[in-house]
Amino acid sequence: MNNIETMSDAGWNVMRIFWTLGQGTSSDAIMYLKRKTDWKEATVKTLINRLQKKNFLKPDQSARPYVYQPVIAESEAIHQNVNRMFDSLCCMKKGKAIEDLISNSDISKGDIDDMMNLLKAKRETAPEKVECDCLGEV
Amino acid sequence: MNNIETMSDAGWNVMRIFWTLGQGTSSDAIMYLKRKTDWKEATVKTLINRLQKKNFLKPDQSARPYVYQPVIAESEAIHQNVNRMFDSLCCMKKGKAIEDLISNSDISKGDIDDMMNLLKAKRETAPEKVECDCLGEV
DNA sequence: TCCCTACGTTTACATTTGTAATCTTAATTA
DNA sequence: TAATTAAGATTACAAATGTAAACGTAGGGA
Repeated sequence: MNNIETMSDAGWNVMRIFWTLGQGTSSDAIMYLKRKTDWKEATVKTLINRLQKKNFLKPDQSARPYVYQPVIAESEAIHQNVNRMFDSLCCMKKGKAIEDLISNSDISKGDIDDMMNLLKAKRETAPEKVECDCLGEV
Repeated sequence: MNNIETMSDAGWNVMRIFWTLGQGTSSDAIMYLKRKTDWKEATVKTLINRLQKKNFLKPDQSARPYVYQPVIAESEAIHQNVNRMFDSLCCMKKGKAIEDLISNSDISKGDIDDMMNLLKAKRETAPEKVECDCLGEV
C-alpha cells in the first residue's frame, strides 16, 4: 500500500524478470539478465539483496535455492513510477508529453481503442487550457 | 543534441524556473523555489552549479548578478526524460501506462484532440498485440 | 576610499546507486 | 564422510544526489 521506497533503474530490470516469471531463483535472474546486460553474477545478487531490503522482493526461505516473489505488482509499480515522473513535469506540458509517448511507443489496437474511449470521455469535462505551475503558488 | 548527462530530480525543479522565465538570476530561482520547497538558499546555489557543470544552464557572466539561461529546451528535456523512463518499461505494458497517465493528468481539449488524431492515424498500422520483452532476446 | 553584502565558488557529509569481489554456508557428489 | 560447488550474505568503493555551511570577491553605499 504505502511503498515510499523508490526502485532504482538497475533494480527495476531485476524486478521485470520476477514480474514476468511470477517468481524465480537468483540464477533465473542472472540467466535472463545476461541476455540484456553485461552484469556480473555478483551484481545481480546485490540488486536482489537491495530489493529485499526495500521490500520489493520476498524470498521463500523454506528451501534452497530461495524462490523470490515480487511483493509489489508490476502494474502498481508502473503506476507509481510513471506518475511520480509526471508529477515533476509542468502541468501545461503533460498533454504534449503523452502525445510524445504515444508517438514513440508500440501500442496494440486494443490499447489504442481503450485510450480513445478514455479520451472521448475525458474530453467532456476537459479544460480549455491547463495553466503552468512551475513558479509555484500565486 | 547529444546530452547524455542526466538531470537530477532536484535539478529538474530548478530548470523549470528558468524554462518558465526564459532566463533569470539565482535569486529568482531561490525566490520561486521557496514557494514550493523548503530548500535553503545554499541548496539552490549548489543545484545551479551542478546544472552548469552538466551544461544544462549557461550564465551570462558579462555582468553581475549572472543571468542564467537554459541550454536545453524544456520540450527536449521532457522528451528525453519521459522516453528514457518508458524505455525501462515492459513493451507490453506501455499502452496501459499511457492510459494511466491520461487518467491522472489534466489535459486540455486541444491536446486531447491532437491525441485522438494521433491515435486514429496510429491505429492504421498498430499491431494486434505487443510482445513482452522482459526476459530478453529469444 | 572602505566596508558591507549579495552572489558566485568551494567544501562537506550522509545516502543511494552502479558495479563487483569476497566470505560463508548449505547442498551435492565422489 | 570429505570435498566441491552453488548461492546467500557481507564488504568495497567510486560516482551521483540531497542538502547545506563556509569562503571569497566585486560592486554599491557610507
